[in-house]
Amino acid sequence: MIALVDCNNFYASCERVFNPALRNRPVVVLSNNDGCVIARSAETKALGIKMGAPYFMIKEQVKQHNIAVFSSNYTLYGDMSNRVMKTLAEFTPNLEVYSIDESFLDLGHFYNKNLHQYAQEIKDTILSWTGIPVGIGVAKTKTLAKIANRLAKKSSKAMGILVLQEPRHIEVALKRTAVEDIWGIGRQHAKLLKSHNIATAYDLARQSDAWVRKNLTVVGLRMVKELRGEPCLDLEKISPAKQNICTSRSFGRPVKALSDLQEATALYASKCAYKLRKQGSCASVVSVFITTNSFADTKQYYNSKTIHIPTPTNSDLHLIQYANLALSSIYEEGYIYKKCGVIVSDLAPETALQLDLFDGPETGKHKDLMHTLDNLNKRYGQAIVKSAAQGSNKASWLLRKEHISPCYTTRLSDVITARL
DNA sequence: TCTGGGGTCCTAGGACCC
DNA sequence: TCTGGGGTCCTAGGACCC
Repeated sequence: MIALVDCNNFYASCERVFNPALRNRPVVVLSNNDGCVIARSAETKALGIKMGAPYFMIKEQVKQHNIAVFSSNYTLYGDMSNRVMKTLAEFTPNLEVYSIDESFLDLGHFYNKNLHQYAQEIKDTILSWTGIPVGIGVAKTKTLAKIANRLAKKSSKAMGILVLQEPRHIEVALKRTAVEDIWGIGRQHAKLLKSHNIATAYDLARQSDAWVRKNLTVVGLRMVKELRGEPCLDLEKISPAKQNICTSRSFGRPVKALSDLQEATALYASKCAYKLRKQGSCASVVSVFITTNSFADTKQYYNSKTIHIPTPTNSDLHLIQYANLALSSIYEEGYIYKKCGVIVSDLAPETALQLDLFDGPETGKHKDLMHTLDNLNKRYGQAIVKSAAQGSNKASWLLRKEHISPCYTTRLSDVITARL
């Protein structure tokens, strides 16, 4: 049996843990740049505020209902996530951390009747050790565990825990799950299924393999088999290295000048380099994209450029250099830019590098330099040492974060950086 | 004034090989 | 009258996830 443990309203719950005055107050957490709603407490949901709603369009309700508003604070949420996952790991070593607020746990060796009780123990422990409320769904496959988890949260009787084991219980659960609420069915497939009069998970599970394969590809077929109780998706205990890494942001204000874009590109390139070093990879391809604001009624422009790097690298300095080369080939004057980003791909382990015959001696030195830089930044706070190309911490194009909470759980230097 | 930021996998079609 | 049969690799685009 597999359990899916999912934190309730995760970001909103994190803000609440350290601020008891928020207990019964509606809370929202905003996306980067304070753009739109990405987490809501139960009270906020009850007020009818939708996921993804632009902040500027709900300001009236915020005032009216005294909603507590927070900019996203990923340092805090990341740390709280680690605490939750570490607590879960006490219950079984066989777990897959699926996202910042979800884990699959292998409960294979537990006896049937104790499953509900065991799930209750997990739920209580997470709450008392971390302050985060969770919901737990237990079933034979990941897809069914997802369904159980969703119903556990919806039903007041379930109190956040649902074990799907008896065939008749599974049948009821499938009949109560609309196709668009199945894990793996998005907007397009939901539309297609409905046009064929397939409305619930129960209906879908009864379609023929051939029909599912043809209309939903092999991915859909695996999912349908899981609905029928046949496990097709393994627990991924070790997360595989990423194949692409992207760092992109919207700007805090409209940007016209090449020099601002250069600073932003350098900053994102260095973030990509850091992420590469963290997973022990080097990249041999770097892409840069820039775009205007598609919501604005102004001249639109989007372009991207991909550059192949002669020797795979994870050095800030190399990536900044190539990223800016790419940027200068696509920059056009006269547009108002909203966002840019850097993507590195064609990743390989840094231990298996193919060196370029014509590399100078400085290539090896980059490794030591970056190692030192990472150590300094770890010790004294983010980006205490960096390439001058990245500009200042006070650049006017940086993200807006007007409602940021303190980083309650992490170092002082992070608090300073977050405020900057 | 104001609308996020990351990822993965699959398929179809074209270019190329023998 | 008639124009083979098999592969691989790459890319763009579309679907999905949190």
